[in-house]
Amino acid sequence: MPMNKRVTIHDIARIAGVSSATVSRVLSNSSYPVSEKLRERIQQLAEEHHYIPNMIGKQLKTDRNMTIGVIIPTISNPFYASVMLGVEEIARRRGYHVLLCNSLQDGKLEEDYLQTLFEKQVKGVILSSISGNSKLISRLMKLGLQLVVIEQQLDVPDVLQIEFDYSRGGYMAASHLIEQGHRRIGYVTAPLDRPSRRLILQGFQEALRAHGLSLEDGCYQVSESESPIYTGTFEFENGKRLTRKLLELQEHPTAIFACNDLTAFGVLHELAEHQVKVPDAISVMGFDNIEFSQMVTPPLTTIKQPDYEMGKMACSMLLDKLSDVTVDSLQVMLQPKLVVRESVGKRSSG
Amino acid sequence: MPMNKRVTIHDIARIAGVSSATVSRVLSNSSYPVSEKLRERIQQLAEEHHYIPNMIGKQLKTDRNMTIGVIIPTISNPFYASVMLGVEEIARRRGYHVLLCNSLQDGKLEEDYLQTLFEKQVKGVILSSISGNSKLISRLMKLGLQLVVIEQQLDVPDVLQIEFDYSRGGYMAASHLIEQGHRRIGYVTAPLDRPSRRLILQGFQEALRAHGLSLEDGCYQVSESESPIYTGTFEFENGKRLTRKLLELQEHPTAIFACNDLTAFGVLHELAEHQVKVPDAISVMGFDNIEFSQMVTPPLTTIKQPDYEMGKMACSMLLDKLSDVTVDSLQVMLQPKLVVRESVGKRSSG
DNA sequence: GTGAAAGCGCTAACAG
DNA sequence: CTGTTAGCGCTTTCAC
Repeated sequence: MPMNKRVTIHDIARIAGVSSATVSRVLSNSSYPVSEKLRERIQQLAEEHHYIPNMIGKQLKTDRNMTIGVIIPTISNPFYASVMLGVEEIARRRGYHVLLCNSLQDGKLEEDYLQTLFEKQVKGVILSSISGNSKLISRLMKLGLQLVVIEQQLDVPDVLQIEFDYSRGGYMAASHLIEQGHRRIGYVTAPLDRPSRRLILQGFQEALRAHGLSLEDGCYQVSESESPIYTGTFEFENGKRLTRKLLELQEHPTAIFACNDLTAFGVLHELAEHQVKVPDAISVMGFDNIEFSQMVTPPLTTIKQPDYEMGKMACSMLLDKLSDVTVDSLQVMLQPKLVVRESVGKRSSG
Repeated sequence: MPMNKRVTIHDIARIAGVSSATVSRVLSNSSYPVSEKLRERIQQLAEEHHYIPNMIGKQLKTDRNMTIGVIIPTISNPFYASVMLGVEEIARRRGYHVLLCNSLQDGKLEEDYLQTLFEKQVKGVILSSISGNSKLISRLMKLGLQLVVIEQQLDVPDVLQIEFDYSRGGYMAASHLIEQGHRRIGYVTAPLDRPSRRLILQGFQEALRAHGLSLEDGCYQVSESESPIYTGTFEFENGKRLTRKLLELQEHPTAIFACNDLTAFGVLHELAEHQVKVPDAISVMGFDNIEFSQMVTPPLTTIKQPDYEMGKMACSMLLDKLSDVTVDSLQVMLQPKLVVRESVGKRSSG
């Protein structure tokens, strides 16, 4: 395998009979003055010899790094896939690359990634935290790391946050179900180990209370396994399992709300297996509005969390901060939206 | 914002009263001999002062880079999300990071990424090519870049390939449908711009021919838009649109095969909208076996393409090659598997 | 306008 | 065993 030698600015300099400083100035688009004809000649030579800049050299010198990191639970969750797509869109436009790290809900892994990213001189990270180790985070931030957190709050000064009004989302979901005449409502959720999950439940219950209702006995179902090993189908299986429990109840709920769409798919699936018609017999509602929620039958009524936009926003804020653009505020709060499709039906009488 | 200075091996050296060479030797786990007590003292000091190695410095010196790149059409396709997860799993275990690049089916973007990855001194890339610009690729490979290609072949020496027997997969799909008594079969596909798509069709037709059948008039439906702008729902919408055409036929097919699961979801969805029962009236079959194919109703019968394993394999081969482990063969061919679920039914009489 | 030289953080001959 | 030195590819003062 004949491996060609890479050409550096010194090679170009030698060939052109100038100093490498000059070559650097033209090839790095420096604003420093270089005579027009020299500039052209160097550019020409660079082209001819297929000069490819070595960013490592540049980085070491300038201490600027054009890659950011993203740490999320798992890319196999379409919600995060969408966030990631938004992040990359902005990153690409601004000349950045993005390192993807799946923490698999493992706090240890998350910290390892944070550390190794920093070792690679990554200056900005977008994080959907699970461990929230604020000692490590604070230390790294003191050393210049910029952090934007999505999906939860982190009690560390200077972190940027893209927040989402989960509690309002939960409130909206319950309100919609109540409006459609439902009184006995089932609630199915993954473990409440993330603030977002707790907030949704909170908002949901608030809406019930406002209408003189509450989650009746057995209607609230939470996954028993505290820290699920993160397989791709955990949420789905969880939805199925908890729905089974709901169906064992003496009196079924007339509607079931799931903490996210993936879980709602499990609900839908289990109901279909039991020949329960949706929405005729039981209505189902999800949360997130991932792309697939429009693809299932019946199409899922859900609460939209703007995943793609969150990704774009997170990345914009991060890159602004990294380029010392003044960011107006450290927090942004995004709002939920009700997406009505066909999985929720009207219930005439209680 | 008080930004602490980062501590380098020289700082540690000064504090310990030794040379930075010695510090480097212990902190980089060099096999070079250093007396035990000196070693311990340096390690202690490094810990106390929160020494964090600067990989950029190391990289520049050693010309070894612990990050690889992955270029795929879009992470919003769960198939690629799964591949990515497999890649990262292996990468992480071996101390690598992975840069994710979504080419969005855009050949220009793909080349840009290849180039900029190389500028960042990335030595290995996993590629699901669309453009297949072999000039660029050859040039980069001559400069030492290692490439593993999935989902298609690339006519460039030394590229590693993870292949999949698409044509056999197509053959298996058709065979299954025929076995279940179907004779008039609809075929729905995205544009045949990728070899994989052409191979599936080829295998499918071969099986039909082997049974004295063929795709009848109007039963073969391919997306008109040659190069779809890659939105996340393209495949789904495509499945819907083409199914509508199939339903306009004088005589419906009794089964519909889709080139991938996403498209099959569109088929399922459109049929449901038209009150066509699956599989009673029409059977549906997909390709890929993405996780969601088990979540739709009815659960989708499909051909499994081992996405996660492909990712792991691709990454293993790549890292082996990068560490000069001798790779036994440049190609690996993976085999399809039939996954029977509930979307295909028996048809008693033709 | 252009060049010489120092140095980013690290490793690896080479000397001792 | 430990230290001195050079240099990876690049940018950036500082001279001229």
